[in-house]
Amino acid sequence: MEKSDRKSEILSVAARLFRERGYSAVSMRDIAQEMDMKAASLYNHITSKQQILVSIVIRIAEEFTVGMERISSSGDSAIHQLEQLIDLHIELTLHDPSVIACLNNDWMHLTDSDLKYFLKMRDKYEEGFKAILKRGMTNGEIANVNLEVIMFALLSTLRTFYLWYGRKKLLSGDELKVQMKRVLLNGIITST
Amino acid sequence: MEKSDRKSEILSVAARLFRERGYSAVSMRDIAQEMDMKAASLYNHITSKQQILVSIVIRIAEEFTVGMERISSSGDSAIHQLEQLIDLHIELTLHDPSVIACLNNDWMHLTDSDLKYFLKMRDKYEEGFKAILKRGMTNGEIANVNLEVIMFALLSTLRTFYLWYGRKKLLSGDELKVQMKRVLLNGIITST
DNA sequence: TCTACAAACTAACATTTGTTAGTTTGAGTT
DNA sequence: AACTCAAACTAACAAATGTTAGTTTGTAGA
Repeated sequence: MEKSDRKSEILSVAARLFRERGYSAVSMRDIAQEMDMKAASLYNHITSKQQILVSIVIRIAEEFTVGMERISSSGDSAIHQLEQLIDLHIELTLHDPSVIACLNNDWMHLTDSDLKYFLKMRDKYEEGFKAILKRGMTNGEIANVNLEVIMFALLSTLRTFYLWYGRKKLLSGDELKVQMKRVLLNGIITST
Repeated sequence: MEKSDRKSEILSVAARLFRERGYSAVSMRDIAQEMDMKAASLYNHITSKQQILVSIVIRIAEEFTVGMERISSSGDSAIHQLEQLIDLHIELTLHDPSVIACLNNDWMHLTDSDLKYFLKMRDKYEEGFKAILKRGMTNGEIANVNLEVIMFALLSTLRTFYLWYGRKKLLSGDELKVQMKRVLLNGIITST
């Protein structure tokens, strides 16, 4: 669903299968079959199964990293920055849910320097998130609840959104963003 | 971490490894090594790798099913029922995080009737959840936002709590419950 | 028509996988 | 001392795995 060259097709098919069964449960022969070819032929386009995973996971992780840098360096209010982060997650999820699933579930199969690089990015992302929350708390925009708990609640929802998108097709992308912000930021209990 | 017989030990070790690497990436030899025995010896206690997974996943799924039945058949207010559900998730997670991880990540490797049974329970759980939310909305306890979005936000957070518990040991179990309810139900933005 | 080359193929490889069969061990009971 | 039995073992299996080597095919440019 990207460039039409063969390598991108493989990455796309692989991501779909990884999402359904997990990285370890998908064989090169599975991927090949789905592309109507033999497993050995895949190696004309990619160098290893491991590299398929790296291409998928690192690429999307970098997109989140770039997004966080852009948003947190803007001068906007903390709440508005959170809203932009919600948009970022929703947009990337709608664009390719399978890739987000790999990011969530298969990063653990990265090895050595790739794993290290990924974890560095993840840490940085969460640090950026916490910095925004902290600023919002000190200037009174955000309620004074445990910071880790707030971040955990927000990120859990945003990261596993791929599991839910598609169950209610009723909502358009934009409508989803609106509802999500309402639930995540304003809460659930009726404000009387 | 349950009964001290050998079979329970195997289930416990397996759950831990499944959590770290995923069901497919863990071999019988891995499990055996962790128990200081040979793979073949495991079969004195269990009948197959698949059955290990079934034992872990179905057991905990049934615990959630029972919990939902208990809570939703009480006459409490919708908000109070939601609070009890939050407690249920936190308690089961603290009791054995690895088992919760398997429930979340490895259910897809169940087969045939086990998978069917699991999906039936999951559906029923979510129906129970929605019924509570709907009641809370019609009697004004809960804000009138898209019902699926609310459930998704709550369940995402509760289900992936196992990923976060342990990063902030500062909070006790009870303190965690309080903070979680505050964030999930009252929201994040300062109520002025 | 000849050449070049990407992209498919067949065949094979060494490992790893879940599992079975048959055997040994060792502690408790008769 | 003989017996029982759970629980470990060794050895082996067929199947599946990721990957490589070498070969064929089809198309585009000279």
